[in-house]
Parts: sequence; structure tokens; C-alpha cells
Amino acid sequence: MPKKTFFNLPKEKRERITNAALAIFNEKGYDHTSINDIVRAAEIPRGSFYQYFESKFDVFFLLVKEAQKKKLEYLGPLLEKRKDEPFFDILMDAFSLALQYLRDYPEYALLGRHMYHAGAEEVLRMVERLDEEGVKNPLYFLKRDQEKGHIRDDIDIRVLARMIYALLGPELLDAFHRGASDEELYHLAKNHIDILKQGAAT
Amino acid sequence: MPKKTFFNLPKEKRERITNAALAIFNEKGYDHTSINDIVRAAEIPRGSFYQYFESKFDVFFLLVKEAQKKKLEYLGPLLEKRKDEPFFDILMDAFSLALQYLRDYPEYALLGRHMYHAGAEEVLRMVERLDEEGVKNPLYFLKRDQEKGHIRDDIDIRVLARMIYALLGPELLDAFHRGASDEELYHLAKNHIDILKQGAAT
Amino acid sequence: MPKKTFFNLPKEKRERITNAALAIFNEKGYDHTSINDIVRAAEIPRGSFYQYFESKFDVFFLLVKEAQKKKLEYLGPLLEKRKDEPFFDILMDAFSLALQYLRDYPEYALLGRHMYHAGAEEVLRMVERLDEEGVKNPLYFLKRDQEKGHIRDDIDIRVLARMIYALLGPELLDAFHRGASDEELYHLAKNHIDILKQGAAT
Amino acid sequence: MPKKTFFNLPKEKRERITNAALAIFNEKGYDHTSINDIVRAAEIPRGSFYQYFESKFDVFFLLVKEAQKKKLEYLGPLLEKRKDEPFFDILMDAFSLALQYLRDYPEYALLGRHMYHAGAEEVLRMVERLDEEGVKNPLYFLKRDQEKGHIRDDIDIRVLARMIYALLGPELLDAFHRGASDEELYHLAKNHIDILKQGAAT
DNA sequence: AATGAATGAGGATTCATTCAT
DNA sequence: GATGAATGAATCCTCATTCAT
Repeated sequence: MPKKTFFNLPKEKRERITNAALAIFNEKGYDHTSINDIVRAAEIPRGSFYQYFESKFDVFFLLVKEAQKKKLEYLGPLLEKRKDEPFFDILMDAFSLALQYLRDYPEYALLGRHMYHAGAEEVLRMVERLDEEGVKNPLYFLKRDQEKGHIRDDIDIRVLARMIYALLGPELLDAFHRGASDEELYHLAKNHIDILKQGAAT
Repeated sequence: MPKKTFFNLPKEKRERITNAALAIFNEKGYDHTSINDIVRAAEIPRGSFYQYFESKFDVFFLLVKEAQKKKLEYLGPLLEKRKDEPFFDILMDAFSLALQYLRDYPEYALLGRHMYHAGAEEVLRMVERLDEEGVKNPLYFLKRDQEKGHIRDDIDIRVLARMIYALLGPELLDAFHRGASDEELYHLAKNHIDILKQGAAT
Repeated sequence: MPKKTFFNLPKEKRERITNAALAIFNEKGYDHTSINDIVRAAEIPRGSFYQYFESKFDVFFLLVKEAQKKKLEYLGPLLEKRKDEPFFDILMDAFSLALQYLRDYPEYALLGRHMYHAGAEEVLRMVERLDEEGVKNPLYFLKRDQEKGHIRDDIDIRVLARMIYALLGPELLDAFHRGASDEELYHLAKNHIDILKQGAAT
Repeated sequence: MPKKTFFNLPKEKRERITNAALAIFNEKGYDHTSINDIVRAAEIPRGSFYQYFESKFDVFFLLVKEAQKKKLEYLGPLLEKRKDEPFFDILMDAFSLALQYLRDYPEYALLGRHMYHAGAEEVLRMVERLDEEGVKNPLYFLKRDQEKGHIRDDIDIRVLARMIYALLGPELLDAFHRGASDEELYHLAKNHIDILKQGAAT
């Protein structure tokens, strides 16, 4: 967690710093960004960094949290409004919103990718935790659907949840990063969901 | 590619070096392994490293190639022998062999994981290329199966191929690394394959 | 000397600060204690420190003075009451009281040790001055004793005074710090004094 | 211990480095000498330092060892030649030689003083060990003397040994450093020894 | 008087690579 | 081809002190 000092800063300066950090992380990736890089980009003195943050990870984590919060602003309302429908029925719209989020905040998309491709211990641990949490949501809906009989009884929904999470998370991020068009992305999603739902066999 | 001097080395020394490099990469991860670490572990003089290799990546790539070759020794015969059966029918056995490979060469399992979690540009590029190639094999079989009518016509088999690749590759690696038991891993595979084949919906 | 603002502080706060400083000096030693450490321990704002004190040494010196004053409360009365006896006759009791002082205020014992093992110029100078002063007291008594004929005429009492001071000061501190038992300490003192008085030769 | 690299250096360069380190330690004291100071004084690149030494202490220890060895060259022969005489009889000559050593190598005298006044943990531990060892020699002689009846039976010779060690070591160093003349130093020694032998009381 | 953010110099250490032997 | 010393830029982090509020 950033130190109190950081949150005491005027909002403007705080944003200048986070924006600079975001830019530099996206340019170099987590592992290859040095604190020096950050202070240079944010135009703050070296010493100030340590007055604001505990470590490089501290800043990174802050950014990831912000990205998450923003993503929830897109997906949250949908999940709330259509919480009673079978999960498969809202999946496509969820994907659509997730994509919209990435289009609106491409810098967070890049950050997410860097997060998934960082080598540092602390980031690996964070990702593990994030993934675990990220699976919970689909899992919640799937459990209900299985009880309602929409999902086969002999399926372990945890496995299914992971497959769905992969689509909405890393898979989408990767494809987005490869520069796929909306059309291609929707194609990917449609097929992915279709397979999960109906299976690929004839 | 390692330089010719490396391949001129007596096999014994060559292996001492690769084994040491493998050990140190697995201990520290790609990004946090320095050339210093490698020469120290391999007990070769500092200068020799540059006479054998172009860079750190050069060694890493060599190891990944060896891991790949070894993996093929497990999976190749199966794919050859049962090349005429529907792909879904041999998937479970393929998973089983992939798992056996990991159990026999856990150091390669770890290396694979480190490969997927490295931050360095050059490794990211390599992974991208490896993934692309890795998808080709299932794709080949799936294409044939689709033509034979075993796979729905309206499915984009490239999407399906990626989903299969994910199971046999990163997904398996992660679960293995989390310390999952054989039982758990088979459970994961069975469900994963079942969903891909029949779908999860009732 | 601490600034006047420090002495204007409510006694309670003043003590909170000195106690915190004492604790942190004892934990880290003079040289390795930073002003940062002190303000953190004392929970006072960074800027306040400079309103109270001139420097790190300023606080340290204050503590040493307090320790000295406290020590005098133990030894003073004895020296006063038995000021007419030969010094050798009260030495053992002086040692005993000095030891009692250390047992009662072990934090000052530790401080003393840190004082003797600091590398900073300013502390070295202080120690030199303190030692000089510390020798004066025994010297006063020894001079009188020599005049009275209790001490050999051909002895330079300044040398003897230093040897006595060493016992009651650094030597005691060191042994105390090594965790010597009362028994061991008394044994040390008895022998030390005996030698100074009668000599070790047969 | 310095690394092999250091001992592979041409003697000339090795000495340039140790001499520079000795000079800078003597100028600033152990605690306040930075590795930067050393490399600047020795005119070696920053990186080289770490190729030669493990740490600042590594260099310091090397110097202390050299000083010790040199001291032994002065005292060793005496202790050997007159090993059968009562220890008190050779003490004055030992002091004389120790003094000669300091006069010949004043830079080691200063180093010794800095050693006794360093605050760093690692130096404190070293000093403790050195003191312990340093007491062993007199102890050996005193034990023999006590058995022969030259020393009172009721004296703990360990205490006496420490008192003698103090004279030849820290006490001498301090007085030397205060700039005492030969005359004053001999006076100090004569009195010190006299007291230890015959006692100060009439 | 109280506060705590600002600052950049300076600390230790590691690094990849070159080069002379 | 083998060796390992040389190098200095770059890493992270702490520091004492000032100053505006």
C-alpha cells in the first residue's frame, strides 16, 4: 500500500505520478522498469518516491487496483441487472463490455498483459490471488445454474469457471494485444462460448 | 544459437553447463538470473560464457529446445500410432503422456513455467512463436476431423485448437506446479475435454 | 544542548521522546541510529526534531547526562558518608553500588557500552572528556591517602586512578554486558582491587 | 577473507590498495569510511573493489591481520628467548618492544585505535575475539608462574592477565595516540607494572 | 510552535561485456 | 580456445536538512 504521504498529495500531482508510472510500466514491462525510470517519468525526486511508496510493486499494485475498479464499472451493472438469467446467456454481453472497457482504457489492457507476463515473485503471487478471485464470480453463477439444471450435473463447474475466466481475462487481453479487430474478437468469443455450451463434437 | 565452440566441447562438460543453467534458471527465473549466476553455477570462467553463447537467452533457448524435444519423445509415438483416430479419442492419452513427461522431468516443468512468466522481450517473443507452433498440431488433426464430420462445421477449429493447447500446455503446467495430484489432474483433464466435446449445457 | 523548545514541552512528552531515543540507541548503537529512526520511535514529526535538538548527538548527550546523574545518586552518598576512610576500604562498596545501579537501570548500562563503542568523532571526544573527569574523583581520594601514608610514595597515583576507573567503568560495563552473574562480578572486583592494593607477586 | 582475485594481483597494486585503505581508515575511522572512499583513495574502479573483497570489513580485517603479524615480529622473539623467566621480569621489555612497534608503524597504531572505537557489529565481534586471544598469552605465562610460586595462590590470574593485556594493548594505544612522549609512556608502564606486582598500598 | 513533504547527494552492490594474456 | 581481471553505469535505498503551511 502506498504511504499516507502519497494520498495527502494534491490529486493533480498524484495523477501525474500514477499516469507516468502507468506509461512507463506499459513501455518497459514490470520487470524491466526501474524505480529510476518511474521517478524520471513522473519528474519527482528520487527520494520522494520512497516517501510515497514502499516499493515498485506498491505502485504497480495501485495501478492494477485502479484498473480492476474501472473494469468493474463496466461489468458490475450487467451482472447486477441480469443476475437471474442463465450465465451463458449474458456471457456474450459480458465479453462485449469487457472489450469496450479495453477499447476505452487501452493503457489498462496493456498493463494487464504486462501483469500476466511479469517474472517477479510478488507479481506472480498477486496474479495467482487475482485469478483465484476472478474465478469466483462465474463460479457463483454457474453453481446456481447447475442447481437449476442448466448445467450438466456431471461437470465440475470449477473447471468450467476457469475456462470462462480465461476467455474474459488473459485470452481476451492477448488477442486484443495482438491487434485483433472487433470482428475477430467477437468471432473468438462466439466460438469459445459456443464450444463451452454445446461442445465441438457433432 | 550457441556458438560452434560450445558444440565442440566434450559432451560431459556441455551437460555440466546446461544442467547448471537449468538449475539456476529454475531457482531464480529467467529475468532474475544473471550471467554471473550461470558461470558461477556451471563453474566456467566468465569469459568462456561468451565464447559458448551469444547471450543469456541463447542458453535459455537451448534448454527450452531440449525440453521440447524430450516432450516430443513422449507424445510423438502416440500421435503417430493413432493418427487415424478422431483427435478427441486420443486427447486423454495425450494428456496422460504429457503428465508422465512432467513427472519424469520435473525440472523441465519448472522451466516451462518460468518461460511463461518471464518478462524479457526476447522470451515473450519466443513464447508467442512457440504457442503458435504448438497450436498447429491439434489444428491439423481437428481440420481432418472436421472434414470427416466429427467436428461441427460451424466451429472455428482454430479457437478449439487453442483451447486444447491451453489444457495440454500452460494449464497443465500451472496445475502441476500447484502440486496437484495425479487424480486431480486427471479430473481436470476429463472435465476439460468433456466440455470441449459435449458442452456444459444440458 | 537541546533547545529551549524541548524543555518547554510537557514532561510527559519529553520523557516519551527520551525513552524512545534511549530504546533506539540501545537497539542500533549510536552510529547506526538515524534521526529518522528517532522520530519514528518517538512518534514526533520530522520537523519537530530539529525544533527540539541540534543534532543526533544532542539527544545522545542528554541521555548520557541523565545516566550520569542517576549513577551519582547511587555513588554520591557513599563517597560523602565515608569520605574520611581510606579509598581502598570503600572501593568494594562503590563497586557494589555501581553494579546495583546497572541492575536497576540496565538501559543505561547498554547506553554506556554503546557510548564506548561509537565511531563518531563527537562521541569519541565526549568519552575522552568523560574519562578525564571520571578519573578526578578517585584521584582526589588517592592524593589524600598518599599524603596520609596509605599509598606508596613512589607510585604515580594518576596511573592508579586510571586503573581504578577502568574497573568501575568500562570493565564493569563489559562484564555486565557479557551477562556475568553477580558472583562473577564480585569475584572480578575482589581480585582487581586486591591486586591493586597488595600486588600479585608473592 | 579477500577473494582469490585480490591475491592474484601484482604485489605492487595490492599494496597500493591496502595502503590507500589504511590511510583512509585512519583518516575517517571504520564506521565513517565508505567503500566509495576506499576506491577513490586506491584509484580503482568501483566494480573492482567487489572483485577483490567481500565487504568493507574484509579489507579492514586484512589490515588488522597484517598489523598483528607485524606486532608479533617485535614481540615474538622476546617471548621465545626469555620464556623461562618470570613474566613480570620481561613485561617491561615487552612494553618497550610494543612501543617500538608503534613508533615504527604509527599507521598501525592509529588503525588499532580505530578498531577499538568502531561501532560496527562486525568489528565489535572481531575485537571481542582478538581480546580473548590476546589474553591467552599472558595467561599462559602467569599460570606457570603461579605454579612456580611467583604469583599469589589466591589471585585469579585471569583477572591479572586482563589487566596486563590492557596495559600492552588499549592503554598503550590510547596514551600513544594522546601523543605521550617515550618518557611518559615508560613512566606509565613502570607504575602500572609496579602496582600489579607489588600493590599500591604501603 | 507544529508539521510533514521536498530534495538530491550518497550509501552498497551487481551487472554485462571487453580484452589482454 | 581458455581465462579472469577491468570497468563504470545502473540498480535500490536512506539520509539529514529545509521550508512552506
